[in-house]
Amino acid sequence: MAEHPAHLAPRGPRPIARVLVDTPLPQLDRLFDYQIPSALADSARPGVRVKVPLKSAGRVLQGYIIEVGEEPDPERVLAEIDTVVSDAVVLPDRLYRLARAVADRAAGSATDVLRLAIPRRMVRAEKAWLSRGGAPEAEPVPDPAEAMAEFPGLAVALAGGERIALDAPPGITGIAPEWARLMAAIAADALRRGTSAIIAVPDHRDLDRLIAAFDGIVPASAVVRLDAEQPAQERYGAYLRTTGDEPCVVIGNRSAVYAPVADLGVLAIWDDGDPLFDEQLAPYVHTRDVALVRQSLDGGALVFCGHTRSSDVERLVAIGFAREIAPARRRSPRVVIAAPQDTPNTGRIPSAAFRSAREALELGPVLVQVARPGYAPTLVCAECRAPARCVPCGGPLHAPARGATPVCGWCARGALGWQCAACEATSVRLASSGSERTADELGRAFPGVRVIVADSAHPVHTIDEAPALVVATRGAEPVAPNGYRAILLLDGERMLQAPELRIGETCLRGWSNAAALAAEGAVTHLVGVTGPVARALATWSQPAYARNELAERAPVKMPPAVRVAVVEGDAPQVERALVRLGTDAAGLAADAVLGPVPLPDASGRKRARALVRFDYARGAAVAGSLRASVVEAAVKSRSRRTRGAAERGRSRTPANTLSVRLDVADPDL
DNA sequence: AGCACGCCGACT
DNA sequence: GTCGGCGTGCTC
Repeated sequence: MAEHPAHLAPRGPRPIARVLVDTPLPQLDRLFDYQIPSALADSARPGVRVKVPLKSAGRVLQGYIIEVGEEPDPERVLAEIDTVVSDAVVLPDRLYRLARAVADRAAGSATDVLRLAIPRRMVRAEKAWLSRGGAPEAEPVPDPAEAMAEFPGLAVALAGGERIALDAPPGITGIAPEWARLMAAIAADALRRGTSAIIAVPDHRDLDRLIAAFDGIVPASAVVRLDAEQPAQERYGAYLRTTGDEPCVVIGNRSAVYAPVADLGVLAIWDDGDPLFDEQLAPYVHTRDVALVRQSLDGGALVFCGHTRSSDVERLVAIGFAREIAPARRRSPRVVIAAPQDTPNTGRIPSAAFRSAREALELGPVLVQVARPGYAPTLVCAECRAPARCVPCGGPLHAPARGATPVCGWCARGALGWQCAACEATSVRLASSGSERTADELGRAFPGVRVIVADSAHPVHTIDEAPALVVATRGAEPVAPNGYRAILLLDGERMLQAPELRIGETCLRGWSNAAALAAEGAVTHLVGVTGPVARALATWSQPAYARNELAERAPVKMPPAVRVAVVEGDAPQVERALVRLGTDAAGLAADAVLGPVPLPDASGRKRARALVRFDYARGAAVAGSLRASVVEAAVKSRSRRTRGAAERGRSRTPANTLSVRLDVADPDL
């Protein structure tokens, strides 16, 4: 008889638990079977946290029981569950299935996804949850039909569990923007059907606006706030409540899409183009993609609502996967395109806009939106100032040194004999690096006026209705009660020059969101910008702009027309992954792979990065292949690990020698 | 990650 | 002839 370590012993038929172990190692991203000792027979239920030995007694890891069953093979050697951490069911099966599906889509680990979804355990909040009494009687929810009547077909589409691209109305009543009232009505509609709603917004300022709009529409007792800025106890308590059976309205930032409510009536994302929805932790899955996966698993309606439409959502509309719904009565802010040349003695503000602002300042606050300081210097066409792009692959050009031949950031080709795609000029120049403009400058233009500065360093949430010049960076605009009396959008030309794939979308989004803060009839001046983005803002036709964007991305194979994966790590590992991909994902286009390009190697090892462009139909094959490469690289990376242990104390090297990231929004890293 | 198993140089 | 090096593999 083979001998077994003390903690492993074959027994007869016995109850077992299948456990997901909480470890970052990709090769352990699967379920492990453990025997349930009789002492834990009652508490070892699916969804609870446990501690289990792995590979040896004494080494216990955290994990979750995913399911329980019986082991038929009496000879099979199994370890026992060490501890059931608590009785709280923190991982309902539906959340595990979501995490598994999201991880598979992104070539990542379910555990990594769950780390985003489940807050850290807080014992006090957990005890309070476990000893809670019966559910309080649900408050009546007013019928939101009137609020939704403005949107033909919305109520029916929500009840039918459709996917909806919803064009938000601009404007603001009191301190609640119209979009927030619309979201409140959608949440109320779900509650009235006895289901839960999740509303995800980019940041906590939007959250505050949403809460303000809930007044009189969604009962406060039904609202569960779930965001990263909450105290840990409160957050954990809120999370536990979303695991319960009572219908609720979960509002929060990007992790709210994971809230495991039992019966999801609607999942709504406000302003999905906001970069805050781009998850920065592995496996880097965008909130929009999580929402799509979740809706496919759990059903319910899915709503993408914004003043602008992201090219990604437009793609869903274009392929018939989502339906667009717009207000029957079109409302649009008054937008004036102001030429920059028309600036005789008012600095960077055109005279018409200057006059408009001065008059508006008699009535109330005026918003001045300025660029964020410090855009990185990049190369633009010397003639037409369009961002300089690599002719063969369309990547952004960078200047390695002053006067040196520009080099493509994607394919590393030198851009000798470059010619501008827009105007055929042959020389590039450094774009202005963005001098920091100050509120002082504007204060001097409007002497005697109160100036309020709002940026990410000095956030201002709300202001009063008294006259003031509010200077804000894009995205940091406070809400003015009943709207601004005039809005000036400055630095537009410079913002549009940023070398980002989605810069047009980004600018249109920022300007549209600002213009939506205007009072009824107030004018928004867009200064110094012409072209399609300016036209889209002036005509308030953001969906049409998104349509054009999407059409332009297809021929150059840019997201979201295709999906783009970044493969990065030890150069040989990257090569191996690309070879494997060639056999696993048959039919990838010949030009699917860009690179690999060598990366600046910090630790002496040769590192490289490649981009893989693939269509949506091949997503599963590509993700599966890349995942297999990641696992292989993690298992084979002996030398690095032992060396790391030898020189311990130094900066911690990344655990994996190969990392992949699917669905980068903009490959211009 | 940890930890065990396994096959080649200095040692009692 | 044995102790132990760390290369290789597995984790239920």
